[in-house]
Amino acid sequence: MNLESTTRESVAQMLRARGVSPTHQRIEIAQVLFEKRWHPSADQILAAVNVRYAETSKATVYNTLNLFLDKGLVRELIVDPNKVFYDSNTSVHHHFYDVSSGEITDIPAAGVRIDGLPPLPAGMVTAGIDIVVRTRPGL
Amino acid sequence: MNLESTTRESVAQMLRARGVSPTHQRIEIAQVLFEKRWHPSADQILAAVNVRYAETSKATVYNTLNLFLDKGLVRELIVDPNKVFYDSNTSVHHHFYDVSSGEITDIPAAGVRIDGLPPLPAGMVTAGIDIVVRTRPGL
DNA sequence: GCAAATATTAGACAAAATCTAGATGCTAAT
DNA sequence: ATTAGCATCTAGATTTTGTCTAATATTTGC
Repeated sequence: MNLESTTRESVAQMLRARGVSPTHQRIEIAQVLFEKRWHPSADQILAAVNVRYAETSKATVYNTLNLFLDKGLVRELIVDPNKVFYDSNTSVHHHFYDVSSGEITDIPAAGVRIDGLPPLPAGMVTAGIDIVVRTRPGL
Repeated sequence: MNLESTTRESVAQMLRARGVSPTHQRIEIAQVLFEKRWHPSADQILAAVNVRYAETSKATVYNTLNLFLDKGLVRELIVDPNKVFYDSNTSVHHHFYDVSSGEITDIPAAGVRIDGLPPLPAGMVTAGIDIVVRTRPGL
């Protein structure tokens, strides 16, 4: 996604382009998601949105994230047993996951190739391939 | 792991070999894990162990799974946002995950090759590489 | 502007996993 | 056999993540 120009207006347009009515709360959440490259969990987003005033509820954050997910604006990252992280970078890429600190780093898909996967089970279609390289601090 | 010979005795020996005292409950849980190739969640294991009599508590199942994890007897499978699945196949392999049904299928590592991964972040060591091929029923 | 449709909210609820403190069981030495 | 010491097990409370509900507020189309 475009990381420059995360003004309210440009974000609102991005939402409209995907058929999402740009309400105040949705714009706030989208700005938090897109303003920098990070992989926040739902409660990090909730906290970030309410830094100045408490103006967005937990329910809205979850509703909005699921809506964005549905519209392809963000991607779910299942790497931690406890919580889901959200990735505003929707282009194909993979991740390093530091097991000890919980830090997530992107691996650009360019150049990464997977060979030798067996055919899909009958009647199935690929919904996505995730590679997670789990790391820990070295010896 | 060896899928034949999951008698109480052989399982007890396997536990002892990893420095785990083979208690009644641990043997039951290990048998459930190893007797067939599946990817149960903690509560499926709890249910399976207590089919005949309720004799093992939730706390023990979680304690035991974390102990087995620590001793390298099972592997955690992080593919579902809601729960952790346990994989008694500890050899290197990957997974198909059917998003609609939740079904997990092994992909043997033999023949699968990943090329072009960038170097690890400084001071980091690989703890594991997971490939999850998410699938859904075809069009 | 106004009504209908959509979105937001606080707080209750649900499910997974962990924690706690007491009970139980196992081992070994007497 | 008895008992001390320790590891293990347990029920139930707690924590955390996420969803649901029913009432209120906002947006949108006209």
